[in-house]
Amino acid sequence: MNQRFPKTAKTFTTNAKQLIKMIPTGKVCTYGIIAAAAGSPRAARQVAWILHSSSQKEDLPWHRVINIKGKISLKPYQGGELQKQLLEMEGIVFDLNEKIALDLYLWIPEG
DNA sequence: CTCGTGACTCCCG
DNA sequence: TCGGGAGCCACGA
Repeated sequence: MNQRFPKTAKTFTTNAKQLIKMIPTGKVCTYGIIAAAAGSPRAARQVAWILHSSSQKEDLPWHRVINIKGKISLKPYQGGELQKQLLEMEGIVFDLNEKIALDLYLWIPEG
């Protein structure tokens, strides 16, 4: 028990889940933003981990979470292709390089 | 508590 | 933007 913050552990996970659920249709968010908004700017990797754990049991829009570069980090055979299709169904357009224009689709919590 | 893991991000070049 | 390397942090066992 060496938490620097009085609000770690479940708080981070809970916040992350809430933030992800708050992402509107047709928008996307990055791991870093979710992590920062959840309370740990450096815990971007955990956001992905949470998605892994929670998306299987909860109805989180995990496909709306991508990396800071606007691309899907998941490998196609791992579900990246599914994610791309889900996003396209919501109206998100991919670049020729399968990249998303964050300028248009990036959504930031709290606003 | 300790250890391994990971859908990240930053820092060069 | 791309790549390789290093750092970070939370969760599960």
